[in-house]
Amino acid sequence: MSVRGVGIKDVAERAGVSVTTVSHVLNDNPHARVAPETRARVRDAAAELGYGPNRMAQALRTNRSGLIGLLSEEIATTPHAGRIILGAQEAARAHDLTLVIINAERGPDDLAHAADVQVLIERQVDAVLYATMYHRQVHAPPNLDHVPAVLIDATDRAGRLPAVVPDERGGAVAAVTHLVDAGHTRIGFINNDDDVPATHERLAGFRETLARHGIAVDDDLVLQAPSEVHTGYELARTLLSRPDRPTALFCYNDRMAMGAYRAANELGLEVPRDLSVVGFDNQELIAANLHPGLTTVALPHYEMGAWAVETVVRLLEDGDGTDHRHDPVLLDCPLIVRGSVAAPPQP
Amino acid sequence: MSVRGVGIKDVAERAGVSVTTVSHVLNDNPHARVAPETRARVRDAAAELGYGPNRMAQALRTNRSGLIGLLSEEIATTPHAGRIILGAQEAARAHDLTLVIINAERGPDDLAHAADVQVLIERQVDAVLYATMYHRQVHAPPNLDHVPAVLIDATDRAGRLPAVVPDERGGAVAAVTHLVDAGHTRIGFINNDDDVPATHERLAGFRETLARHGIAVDDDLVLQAPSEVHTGYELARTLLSRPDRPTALFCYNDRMAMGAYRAANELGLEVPRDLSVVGFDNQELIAANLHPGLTTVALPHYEMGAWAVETVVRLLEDGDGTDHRHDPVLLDCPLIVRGSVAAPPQP
DNA sequence: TTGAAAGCGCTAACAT
DNA sequence: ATGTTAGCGCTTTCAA
Repeated sequence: MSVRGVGIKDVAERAGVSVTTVSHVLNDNPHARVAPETRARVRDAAAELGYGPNRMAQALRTNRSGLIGLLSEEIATTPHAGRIILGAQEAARAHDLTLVIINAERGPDDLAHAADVQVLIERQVDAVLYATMYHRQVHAPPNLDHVPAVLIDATDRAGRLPAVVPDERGGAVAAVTHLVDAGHTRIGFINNDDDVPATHERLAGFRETLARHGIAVDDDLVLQAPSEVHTGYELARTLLSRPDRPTALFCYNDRMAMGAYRAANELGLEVPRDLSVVGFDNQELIAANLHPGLTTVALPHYEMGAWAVETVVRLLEDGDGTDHRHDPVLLDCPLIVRGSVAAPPQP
Repeated sequence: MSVRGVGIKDVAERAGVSVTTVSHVLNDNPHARVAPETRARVRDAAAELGYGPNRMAQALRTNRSGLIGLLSEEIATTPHAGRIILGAQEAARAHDLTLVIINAERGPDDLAHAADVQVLIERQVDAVLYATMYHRQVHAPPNLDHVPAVLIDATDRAGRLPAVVPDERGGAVAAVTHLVDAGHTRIGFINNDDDVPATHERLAGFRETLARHGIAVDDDLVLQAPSEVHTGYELARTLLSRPDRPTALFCYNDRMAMGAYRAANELGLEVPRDLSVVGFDNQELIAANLHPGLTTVALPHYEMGAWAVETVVRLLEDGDGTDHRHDPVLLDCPLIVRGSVAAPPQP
């Protein structure tokens, strides 16, 4: 029996047909011709009984559980995972799929996640989504080969799995263009120093934009350090203490921007009157609550989650479920304008 | 077949026994006496084959899906949901249960969630966890009566469902006691003005603690407004502009505390030298990144998530799955000491 | 246009 | 101590 004890048999009985017929009409089976009138009778009976199929029985029979596994690192540490989950959940629901979630400790070794993948596989998930905490390259667990899978916010070093990541460079271009459009020509970049895609791509976007506008890149204005609030503070102090200080700062993330705010404040510089700042990440808690609100670049976490389930749905529908060698898909990082950018101060 | 096509039959064949025996030993069925030697043979065969049971088949047969549904409001808006999910997920995993998540829009009407609950029920979840975005009283959807259910961060107005909520009052007591212990006697309270449990309970904890230490409550020092950064700023300015300004501020949440920091800064007051501040919520992004770090009270989201699954597990094991009329369980809100509290300045 | 029946992989009476 | 077997609720040939 399914919900509240009503099964397909009850519907059949009530409609005066066989379970076969009920199954056919409720699943819109294209192979079966059922008289419109019978069809209606079945539908009514099902509705009256509040019938819903037992998904476990369906799954057993069809070998499709309707479950999508989402393996996410460090679900609770950042709000990012929440947005991925939300995007995936809503897309899943639209396809009558259910999301099952499992948290993976971020260990020294990507392979450690193989056990987590296994748990999902044993649960008979139809596909697995593998989401990392921040954009990076991974060695996908080998057992991901046995099931349709897509990477979220990560690319597979071996290039076997479909993957979706943020367009870091495009986001940086948007940020810096915004600054240039406001009239800035001396723009500092407070970058991360990890060897991750975001570090390199955002720097590339920074350089590219300046070059495109004929602005020479002053390498003294590009500093890097681990991306924390206090390093953002320190780097900003360094930059802003220069006689030829930049009039704008592009920060690797909102946390570093938060540090930059404090540095400016201590130096008697008011944002955005004396200094323009743009961040990256759009962490609402920081960006919206800083004073003035921080103009920043949003990471497309929701969209990546949604894209991932759309992709596995496609994989599941056509093809054998295994997709062969894609380039990672880049999703837009839109600029979120708040109040931290203005024209540079008159000298 | 289950994982990679190996089924119980294969194990039976390989071990030279019947499927019954395999089932018995793999499930440690207490009713069945199996020779230790046979037992070992079965275990080995299963291991060699990499056998794992098909959970769908098991579910169909036992009428237990091993799925726990978590219905969470606004998964992505706060980091809180993430911690609930994590707590629930880890507890679930410890019991070999899987968490399926669905996001519920927060509508005008709690009853709107009935449809979401229905989705979960149709998925044959063994129980549902219903988590709200912030501590409040709800009208639980009526279909929650048809399945073991527990409320997280919410209490049922009708009192039918087990519920777990933070000990708001205890948290406030811890916060204010910390301030009093540091030597403060003029303590301001910047409160929320919503009619929610946290507002009332934290105020009660504030009053209770002062009373316990023989400190008269100056009602002029208790202000309320919607709990936002800018109202925190405004209320703090008001309080700190008084000639007999408080030497410490207890803030309804970290966001308001963030506003208080700015007010202090503008007034030339240094935290904690001139002003001590304690917040509530322990939103890492804010509390850990403010300068100095904000001493605050943590909400037990992880613990509530874990408690909820432990509770449904108990409900599922003994009893018919329906539990009758409990008082909500209160979970501890521990004080997180950072750097925003010191002794009051010498006059 | 509809129905009978086999069987998905597993558990649990009931036999032996 | 171990095996036989009847389903769990559903989909899907195949037959009528």
